[in-house]
Amino acid sequence: MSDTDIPETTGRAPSIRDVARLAGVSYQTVSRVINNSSALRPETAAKVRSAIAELKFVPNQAARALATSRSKLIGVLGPRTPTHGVASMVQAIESAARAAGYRLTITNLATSAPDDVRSSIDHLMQQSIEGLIAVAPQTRVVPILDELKLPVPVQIVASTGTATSHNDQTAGARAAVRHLIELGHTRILHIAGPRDWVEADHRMRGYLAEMDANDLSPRPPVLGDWTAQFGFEAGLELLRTEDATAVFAGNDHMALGFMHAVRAIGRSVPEDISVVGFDDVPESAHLWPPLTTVRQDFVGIGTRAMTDLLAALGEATEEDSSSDPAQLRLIVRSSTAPPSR
Amino acid sequence: MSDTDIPETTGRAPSIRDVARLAGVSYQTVSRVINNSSALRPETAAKVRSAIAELKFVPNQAARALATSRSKLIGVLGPRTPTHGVASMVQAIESAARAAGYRLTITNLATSAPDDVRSSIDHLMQQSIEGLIAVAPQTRVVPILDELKLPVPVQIVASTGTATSHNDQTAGARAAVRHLIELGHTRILHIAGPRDWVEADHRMRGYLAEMDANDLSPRPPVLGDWTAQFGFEAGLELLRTEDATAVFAGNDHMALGFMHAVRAIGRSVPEDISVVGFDDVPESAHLWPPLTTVRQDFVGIGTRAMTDLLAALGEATEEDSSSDPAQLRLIVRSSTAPPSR
DNA sequence: TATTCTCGTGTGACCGGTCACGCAACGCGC
DNA sequence: GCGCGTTGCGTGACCGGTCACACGAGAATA
Repeated sequence: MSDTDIPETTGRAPSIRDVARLAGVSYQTVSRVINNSSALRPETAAKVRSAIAELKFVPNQAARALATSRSKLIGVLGPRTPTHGVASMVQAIESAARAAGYRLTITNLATSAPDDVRSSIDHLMQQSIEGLIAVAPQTRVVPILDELKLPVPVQIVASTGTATSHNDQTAGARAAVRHLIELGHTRILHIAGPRDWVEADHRMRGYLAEMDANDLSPRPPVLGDWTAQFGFEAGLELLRTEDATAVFAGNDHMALGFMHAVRAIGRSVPEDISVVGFDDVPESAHLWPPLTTVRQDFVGIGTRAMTDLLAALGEATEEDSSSDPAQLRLIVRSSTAPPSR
Repeated sequence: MSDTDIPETTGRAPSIRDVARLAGVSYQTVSRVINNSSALRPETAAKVRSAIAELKFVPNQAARALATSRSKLIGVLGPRTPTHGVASMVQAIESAARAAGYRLTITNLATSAPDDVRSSIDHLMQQSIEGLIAVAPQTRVVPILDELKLPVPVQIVASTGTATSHNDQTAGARAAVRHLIELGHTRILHIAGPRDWVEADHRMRGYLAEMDANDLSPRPPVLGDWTAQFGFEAGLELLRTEDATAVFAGNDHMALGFMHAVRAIGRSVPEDISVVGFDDVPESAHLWPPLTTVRQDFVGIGTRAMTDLLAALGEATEEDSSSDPAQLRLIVRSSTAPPSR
């Protein structure tokens, strides 16, 4: 009795045939309407449309997917740690996907162990995704992806551009280091990201290459985990053992932790030591001191990845591929200054 | 010719009947194996399993969904801005969902305009989700969700617990303000989150209630947008016009921006003014000064939301609901001190 | 007026699973 | 020996769409 308050809870959801019956047409006609295909007489379409509205009919995607063997589903593989960059990119990917009529299914790596990666990809493939975007993946993910030879197009977004355009990542790192060198620093340390992250690797390469290009001897980079906590601890250690005037951190958070360490031992940034980060998270401009860093256009990168994937799926998107989101820009703020000694 | 390198690329994916044929059994038997249901003779099951492996057969979820009318899909509705908290919760939700055999589909609000909210929910419903989790939604989302009377269970996660347990959110804010009062502050400002966010509202209520309970007159809260940038600008303005000794910010990022403003005008935290944030993002411990804030267990909250949703779906999860993730904890660091005047 | 060509719409089969049965073979009690 | 319940597996229909094709009515053509 009390259940009758809600009207349409009668049995199952209305189907295309229910609509057809109400509109007095065949189910095929209804199908044509919901796909707004071929020439229908306007009044017929109107009849169907009003029947659809009356019944609150919603096409069943599973049935459609089954019949067409097109799932309109894109899988996203994310890292375990949801950083600002990853979250922004996923956001952008979602928007682009939805605009193109695709849905998104997401899964995150628990660890980067091969079995785990494979099981995550399986999880995605079982949903019969039509394309896969791996966001900021660990390096170990890439060979697994290759080896699997997935029957769908794959985009690997290593935080900047696709895997095929990651060179810019390195260039960004070089720009950061060059900035320090131009200020007069020679003893420059690098706190890198985790060993198995693609971007960490590229930034580290950038550091090494730029040092080398200027005949400076790089110190072996410290491998961190992207967190401020690590930056802090590594900072404490480095400041005790190393005699450097500048540090290039693999991301802003580690830079932030490092600056904390500098203060903790009674020294200051940039007077005693200069610090450069990477990413330009929105907070970096407001740190103390405001952080010199390398800006990435996360949204642009995410959108671009989706656009590329859609292209691989043969989906025509009127893209303004004019702007290349892979462009990184050095943002100079006050955490860097000429060395005092 | 060269195509024959890859063996099974022949036409479409293998179906249950292909497996049956190869294993010499009926398709129903294969179905039983992949659902490991009812009593099968072990050797029969083994035969089928090896056929499955040989064919690399993967059950078609669309077909299964169609036949069972169970999509095993959970929809997640996220805000436009991907904050640390939201990202963490979504991550946790995904893990819990996958563990329970559910998949996730995500969509983000472009704006909080009713039409936009409705269209996002439509987008989700069209995928015949079995449950919906709205993460950290704007207040306007809640009535729309109610009004829509969705035929699936809905969980609203307002950053702390479900909508029904948001009182703790207010309690957290009260604890933050009480801390300032106990230090001796009386002129305390509040930089709130956006007007239409559930959590912003609760934190503001907490501020007002605690001030009131201590016979202190609250200042009208400034409504921000959660960003450090806003905290900075609002800080510049407030420090010029107001004569306060402490500020309670609606989140850590705004607190961070505010501290920047304090320094920018040559004053310092906590000597001249104390600052409290909210969330305890991982960076907060490493800011200068380290930020006193209210810690939220984002992962716990996300997991809990999923557990509750699964319960509503009649899914038995052996949960240790003993720990209540909605517990907020004040973390006192050095951005707060007794007033100097 | 008969023929052909559209246009608009309907019919049957099918996508790949699941469900409700049906049925043979076997073990058991009497 | 018969009846009966299990166990183990197969058959047909169905979920809700789409596709290929058929078909009738009117317009265009002969």
